[in-house]
Amino acid sequence: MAPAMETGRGPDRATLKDVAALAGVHPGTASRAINVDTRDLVNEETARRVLAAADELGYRPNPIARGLKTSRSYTVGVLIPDLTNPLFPRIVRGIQDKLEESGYIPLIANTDNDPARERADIEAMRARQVDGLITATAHRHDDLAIDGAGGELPVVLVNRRHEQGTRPSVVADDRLGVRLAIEHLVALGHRRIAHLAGPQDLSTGYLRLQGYREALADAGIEYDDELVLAADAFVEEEGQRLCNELLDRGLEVTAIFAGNDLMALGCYDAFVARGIVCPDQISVVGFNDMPFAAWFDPPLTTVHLPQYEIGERAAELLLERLRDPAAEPTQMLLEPTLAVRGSTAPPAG
Amino acid sequence: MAPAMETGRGPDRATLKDVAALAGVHPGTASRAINVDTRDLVNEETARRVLAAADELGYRPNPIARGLKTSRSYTVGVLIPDLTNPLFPRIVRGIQDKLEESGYIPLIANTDNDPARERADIEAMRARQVDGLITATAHRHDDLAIDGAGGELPVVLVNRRHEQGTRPSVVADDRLGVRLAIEHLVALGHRRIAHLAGPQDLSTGYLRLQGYREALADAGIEYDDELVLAADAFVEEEGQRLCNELLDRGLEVTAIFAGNDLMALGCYDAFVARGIVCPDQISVVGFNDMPFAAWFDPPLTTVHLPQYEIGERAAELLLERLRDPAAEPTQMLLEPTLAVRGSTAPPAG
DNA sequence: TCGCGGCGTGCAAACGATTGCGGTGACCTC
DNA sequence: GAGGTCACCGCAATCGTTTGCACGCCGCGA
Repeated sequence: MAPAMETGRGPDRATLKDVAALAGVHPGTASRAINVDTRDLVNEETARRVLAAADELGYRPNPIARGLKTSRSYTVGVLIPDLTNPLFPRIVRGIQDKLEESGYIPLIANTDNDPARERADIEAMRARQVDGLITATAHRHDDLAIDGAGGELPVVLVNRRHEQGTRPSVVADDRLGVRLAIEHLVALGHRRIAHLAGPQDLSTGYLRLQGYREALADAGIEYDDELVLAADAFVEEEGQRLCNELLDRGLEVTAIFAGNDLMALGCYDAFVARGIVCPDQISVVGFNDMPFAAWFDPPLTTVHLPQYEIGERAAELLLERLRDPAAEPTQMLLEPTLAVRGSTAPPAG
Repeated sequence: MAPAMETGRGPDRATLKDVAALAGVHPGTASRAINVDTRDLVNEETARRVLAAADELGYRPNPIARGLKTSRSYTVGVLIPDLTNPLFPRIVRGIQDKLEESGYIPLIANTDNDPARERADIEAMRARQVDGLITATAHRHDDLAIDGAGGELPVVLVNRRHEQGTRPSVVADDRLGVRLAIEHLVALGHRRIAHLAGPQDLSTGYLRLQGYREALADAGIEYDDELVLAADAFVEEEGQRLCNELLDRGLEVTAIFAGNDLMALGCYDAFVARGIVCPDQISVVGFNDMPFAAWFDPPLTTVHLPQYEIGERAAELLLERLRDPAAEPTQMLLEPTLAVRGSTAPPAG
């Protein structure tokens, strides 16, 4: 009978026991020597020997085993609405890179803004013992999963602030971003500025509309309800639909501030269909500065968000939280800038 | 002294032992009852009791503990060069969605096409006991990590075929894609078609150049070495650099076939700087059909790849492999199409 | 009546690490 | 020289599951 059942896979990985044997110490000691924050419990010389042995064997601790004991997985869940939305890859990249520095790795799930999916994703993540959660799902009224199912998990919010302020978060300053956009248009001479707002149940959609009203007021322009339409989703189709609706009203409008870049693109579509030339006849400003916005026709003037940095900061906040769960929940506000390109110009006439 | 050291987190999750106790059986038995493919080892009635108990306690197996023993994690590693490259989000999305159907979850890492990072990523993934790997890193000579460090891990290749054919893979038919592009240009009347090729050590860069030569030959056009330049990377800057270099040669060129969309965008930049109008004076075709290519200035004619489907298929292949590691390695070839837009027109004159 | 073949279960050893506790020396002090 | 301190390290339990093995029991055939 053959030995059979080679359970392990691959060229048997060195285990702590192997290292210990090679170094001539007990596995427990080896463990202490290898783990930096217990290293000073062992003799310096011994530690050196263990480290050398580990190095020689190419030892890599097994996070699974470690996790079983410590109930840590060195894994964090990242919830985003949709990876193919151009806003997210950079944020995610920022998260990944920062986590990686500390030996963590993200588990990424797309919720499609569907609460059911979101719940399922969170469940799958908890099952995998994620140590924390970063969520970029932007519902404004989040009685749903997150804080609840997140349970005792450290959570950091991205792209949306926790209204009670009890969770750490990192968001771009939407109000400021809007202000920059509006001020730019006003400086160009625009007074009739429409706003195609995002969904009002998403915090970004909501805040930008608020910002729009404020900025208008500060510029001494009266708010006109007729000039504001709210979308069902942050997508091109909605931008196009709303833009058409707006133009159909036959109002005098010289500029449009779109809820995000995708919606701005929808405006472009509407213009093309109607033979309207942007920016000659009408100006458009977007939001997010999605990749390649500079190559659009015309190049899109838009509010630039430090997306990568947003991701990095979020990861940092979470790591901090993991180290000290009792830390004060930091609310981080990142500053947007305005990328002025070809879709804005002084009003015609 | 207080009890101290509440090691577990949250409302102590029910463990197998709890379930067993409630059902009045041994943990081992409970394990068998709960795992579907050992369920028939235990009495039907007992199994029912165990399941009921598990249900009542809201028991969820701990994948970490399970993984420690079985060295399976229901997790697969996904290696891509860079998530912010617009080619990848859709592929990844396809992978995620398909994996999710089977209870798997992906671990995503960006290698930046850096072998060292790649190795580290693979190491991190193996450490986390991923059950398999999907890799979209496109090196042509892959004596590196993948198959090696992949060791005994099932691997499926995306976006690149294994030259020895010993690994399953799913790729778009690059040759066909190129053919479509060239035929389109030829049909428009172009004969002097340059190619700004991608890096020749990446399989996509290499294959597209091959396809270019073939398609040219089939169209009865002589291959001219002067019209071909190879990039160091698939990025705008390289496209721009090469395009400038090409134009500086002062050759008669009426169309450019770019290695991918990003490089095509680089051409746009070069044109703008030189006051060249596309497509009036020169036509450009890209490759990949990246998101929003239709909104570029001019809208980019490009080879469309079924990106989401590529991801799905890759996931399927891997799942298949996980079920039956001995299965024949399927090599899947997906058909591209040509998206004709505004960057191509008959040659001037 | 005895033996035997299953079935169903319990037992306990893994998996690879972490960690409280206790023990052994070396060194110091009185 | 006895006793105490302290640094260092080994021991073994533990985390939650899986799984080979053995055992008890029941029924059946001889």
